[in-house]
Amino acid sequence: MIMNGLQNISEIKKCPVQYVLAINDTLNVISGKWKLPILASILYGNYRYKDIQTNIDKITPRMLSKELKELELNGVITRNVYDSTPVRIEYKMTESGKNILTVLDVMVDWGVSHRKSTLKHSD
Amino acid sequence: MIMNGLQNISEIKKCPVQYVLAINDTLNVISGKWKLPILASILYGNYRYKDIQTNIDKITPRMLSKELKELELNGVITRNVYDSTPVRIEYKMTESGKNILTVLDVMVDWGVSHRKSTLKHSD
DNA sequence: TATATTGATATACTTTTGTATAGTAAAAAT
DNA sequence: ATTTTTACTATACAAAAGTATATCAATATA
Repeated sequence: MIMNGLQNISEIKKCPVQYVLAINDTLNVISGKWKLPILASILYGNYRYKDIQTNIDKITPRMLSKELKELELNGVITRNVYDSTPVRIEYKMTESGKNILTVLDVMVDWGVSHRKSTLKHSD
Repeated sequence: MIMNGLQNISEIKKCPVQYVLAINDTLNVISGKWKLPILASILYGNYRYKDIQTNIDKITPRMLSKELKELELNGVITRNVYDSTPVRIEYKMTESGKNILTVLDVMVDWGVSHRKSTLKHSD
């Protein structure tokens, strides 16, 4: 028996390295304690450092700086320095960053239906 | 100016607590170093502890046990004890677990298009 | 009877991630 | 002139996540 238990290998076999890299890219952008709150805050209209900090509340400046840098490095947000007086610095979503919402949408869908299917009313 | 910079608040305002919980559930299932490799391995047809361990190779038994327990607790896989001699133990995806593929699909999509848009040929 | 295999657990350690708290420079407001 | 605001950085520490290595009980195989 050469197929040892597998009914239809064609559906799961095709998973090139690029897909794994792509998934890891996506995970890097959204995992960690503060990434989603920060992205949500910016999407909500809080563009300035202080605004985001005030909006999220429990975040320390160290974490906020660290995460903003990483998000910028990953091409999800931009850091714009406006040379008005005083200097204004605004963080905004890139086009690609905005598209992460499509990922969050299906994550909500799966999460909700999974909660229903397991009927866990705890936590 | 009462809308302070926001063009269309209706699109982003609606984000109930349940959505946040749902996203966190989903993240818990797929984040961490070994979750996806383990799920992929089981989906690929490796149901037994040893099979998964051999398939993933660099994983330690401690991590494999820990993650399998967590995945079971989260309702993504089941642990089935078959009382043949010797005892066989098989880990399999739940129906809900199989559906996580829809999430991975859009994560691949976003990751690929994001890579294109930022043109990072490094790492 | 001795060795190998399966499905793990135990203990100690390192690395990564996040927290707590203080401080800073430049400009604005009082 | 002093205080406040903005946008951070620095240092030390705690907690979570992951690694390394050894061990184990039950059965199977040589």
